[in-house]
Amino acid sequence: MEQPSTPIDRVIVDAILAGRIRAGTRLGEQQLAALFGVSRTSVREALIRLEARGILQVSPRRGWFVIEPSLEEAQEAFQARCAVEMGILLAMKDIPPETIETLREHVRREREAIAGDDIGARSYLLGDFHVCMVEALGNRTLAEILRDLTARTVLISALYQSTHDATESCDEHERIVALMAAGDLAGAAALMVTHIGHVEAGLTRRIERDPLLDLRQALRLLPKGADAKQRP
Amino acid sequence: MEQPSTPIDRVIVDAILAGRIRAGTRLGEQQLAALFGVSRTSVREALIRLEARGILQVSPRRGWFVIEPSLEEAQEAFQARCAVEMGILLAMKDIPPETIETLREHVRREREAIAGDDIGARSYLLGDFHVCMVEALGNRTLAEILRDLTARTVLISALYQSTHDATESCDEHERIVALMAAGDLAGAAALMVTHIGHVEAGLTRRIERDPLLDLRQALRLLPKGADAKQRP
DNA sequence: GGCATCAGGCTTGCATACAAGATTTGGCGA
DNA sequence: TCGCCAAATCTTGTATGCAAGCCTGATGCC
Repeated sequence: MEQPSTPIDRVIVDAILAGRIRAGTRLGEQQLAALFGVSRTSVREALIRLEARGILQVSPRRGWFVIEPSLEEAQEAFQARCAVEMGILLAMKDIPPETIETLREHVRREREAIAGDDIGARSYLLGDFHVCMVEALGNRTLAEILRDLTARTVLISALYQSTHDATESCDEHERIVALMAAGDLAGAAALMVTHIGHVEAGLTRRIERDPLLDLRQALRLLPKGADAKQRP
Repeated sequence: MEQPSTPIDRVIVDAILAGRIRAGTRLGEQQLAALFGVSRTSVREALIRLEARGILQVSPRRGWFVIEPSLEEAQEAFQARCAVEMGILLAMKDIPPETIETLREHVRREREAIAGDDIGARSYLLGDFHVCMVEALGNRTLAEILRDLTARTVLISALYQSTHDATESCDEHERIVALMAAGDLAGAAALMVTHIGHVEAGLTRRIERDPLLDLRQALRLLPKGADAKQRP
């Protein structure tokens, strides 16, 4: 595949991966054109690309929106990730040593991000581990596919209330790398499936996004029924 | 994902899947615009989508071309297909009975196409079996991914000299379905990997596409070194 | 003859203009 | 005060125009 990916694409995808843009967000052509200082045409091309990658969807004459996966689509995305990652692990004969080192380094950065308080970097790195793994295993094609699937699962995670801890995920990543280093690919694959299952299981009930949230915050209003005394 | 996929996309992808368009073919914007009776803008959007799907690539100010996978990319594509299909089979708990029937019907159509002489339909159906399988297993997301990967491998197959017979492929499809029907998913997955391996192994040496082929045929000239007496 | 140079045509890249539809807003009447 | 209808506004969809770069072919020079 191709990397040139105009800046606009990257910026949007990165923002999604870091959790700065949530599912359902509207992305206006005019708006983005002004922000990037280009014409609507270029913006539109980027949006079309992202639509083809299953990250955005367009509602005719209404606007472009970040996808809001249904429960069914969410399950498909997780299953797809499971299949891809298990598949690549089982299909590998042996693992190049530098792959292990790359992944260990990645886990190290995850720990740093968790220790710090950059929620964006943390979210990004935890998702990127899987992309990184497949790429380090030598298959860029699958890595690209996984990147888009990851974007989808990140959006899903933000839609649901997650009980899965970042530290837990990081620990599991570390154990997966350890199994790979030991040459136990079947074990690594199995743990990977379990790991993704954990993340998926952590998504309990859907959070209905309050469409008035931004306005409410701007006006310093609390949702109906909230205790006013809780306000700082 | 979305199906609306403007006609232009579908027509081009179908043509590739049926082997009517080969790797390296140039697709001019103006040319397509005239053919479809729309402006360059719409054509361009379709081409951009196909580029994002890894089927086309654009050479700045030179034109749009159907991808010509390198040996490395070819291997990645086959490995990706292996991983995805093995992964989904191993991830399934049980197979809905109607899935089996759908696939049996598909194999039946493959046999018909092989008996007939519609090379395009034959090529299309043999590739579509895999997409069909994943979709019948209930994962449209993965099916979409697989469709694009299949397009890539079809292009690759046309670039290489294939020794793998259509009948052989169809037989293997039938055996895979039989294993699935028997509930032996691990066996089906293993056979699937073997099957894809067969197809990949069938691609022996690269056929260097002769850029002068059309002209040569028009002029009734033979490649240098060929025995002139062999000409019909 | 061989080679460098340059003009012309053809391609995509990008911006703009206008058309069509959806949404919101404002006004009117019951 | 509520409901309904129409205009105004804002959105994307599509076409067109011009700029910029690549390739071809001709020309002139060595």
